[in-house]
Amino acid sequence: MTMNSVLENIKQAEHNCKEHGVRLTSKRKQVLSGLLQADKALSAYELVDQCKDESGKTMPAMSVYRILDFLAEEHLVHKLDSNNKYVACSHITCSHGHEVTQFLICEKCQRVDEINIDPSMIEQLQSNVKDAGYHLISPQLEMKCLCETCFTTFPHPN
Amino acid sequence: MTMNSVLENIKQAEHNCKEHGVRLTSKRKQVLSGLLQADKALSAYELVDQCKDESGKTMPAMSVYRILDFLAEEHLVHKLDSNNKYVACSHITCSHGHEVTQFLICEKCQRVDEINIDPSMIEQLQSNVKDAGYHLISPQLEMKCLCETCFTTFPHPN
DNA sequence: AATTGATATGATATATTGTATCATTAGAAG
DNA sequence: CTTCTAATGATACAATATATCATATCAATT
Repeated sequence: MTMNSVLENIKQAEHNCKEHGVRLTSKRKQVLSGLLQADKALSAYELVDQCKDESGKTMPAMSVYRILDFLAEEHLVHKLDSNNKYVACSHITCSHGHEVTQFLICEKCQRVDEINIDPSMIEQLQSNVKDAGYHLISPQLEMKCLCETCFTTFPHPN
Repeated sequence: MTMNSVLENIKQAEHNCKEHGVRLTSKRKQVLSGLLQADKALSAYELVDQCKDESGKTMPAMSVYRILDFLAEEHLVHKLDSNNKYVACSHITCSHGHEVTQFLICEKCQRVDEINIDPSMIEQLQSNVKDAGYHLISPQLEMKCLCETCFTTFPHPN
């Protein structure tokens, strides 16, 4: 992501936080900015390294985890369970609801696309859940993929 | 799951393995049986404990991980990324393909239901992936839920 | 500006999950 | 029975994550 886009995202994030009565501190900006620049999913410890590289100062892992939790609550980043990594929300600058989200995750390069799901499909998924006697609490679909580049570059199964 | 059902599953698993030219050893049976009896998702280390409780002998964590990998390759267990736990496949005794599988996971009690997805929905998911320029390599949908019991028993968000 | 209370961050320890590697044992095949 | 391979054990360690207590920062009020 270009530096301009990063700044635009940060600005919007700041605005969103203000609206929610919470603060986007400089450390939080630093972590979010790191994720936005990376343009892929990073682990908490990769973010520790990146913060060190960018600022020269060591950010404790504990702080990174706390900040990631905060950013996730603000819907500014998402945690991907598939690979225990974190990715910036790709809808910060567009006004967006937070319905069921579908992530396409490249297993090789950690590139992530966050795509929309057809509302009728969401309904069907929801009704499957309900029919089975469950209550959905975190609707996040993660699909383990290869992106086009990695698919053509690397040998792959089948 | 009743002891009878467990045994029936083990028997079928043994048969499947034989067909694939691999061995369902006694340790592997022990781990699979542990998962079948538990009737919920367990972590690798919970399985270590359970094996200790059942047999008195300590099974090294390393062995449990290897065995879980083996069982997963044989489609006898599934790894749930959502919570880093493992669950017995609920379709061992029915002849089953391994298309897209949908798991409903109770975040409180780790109960898991493995339900079928409508083929048309699978197609649509697949085509979403393809349209975004990705290649699906592991189609497993995990939905974080509360089961009916936990939903009514515990206070819940919203 | 100083006080205070709440929020955020640092520091440290430790828990949890998972892998690498080399040694040993058990099974199957001749 | 030997021999080869697959499976398991033992040990060390890496990677991910949380608990807890101390300190610093911010912001509202005096």
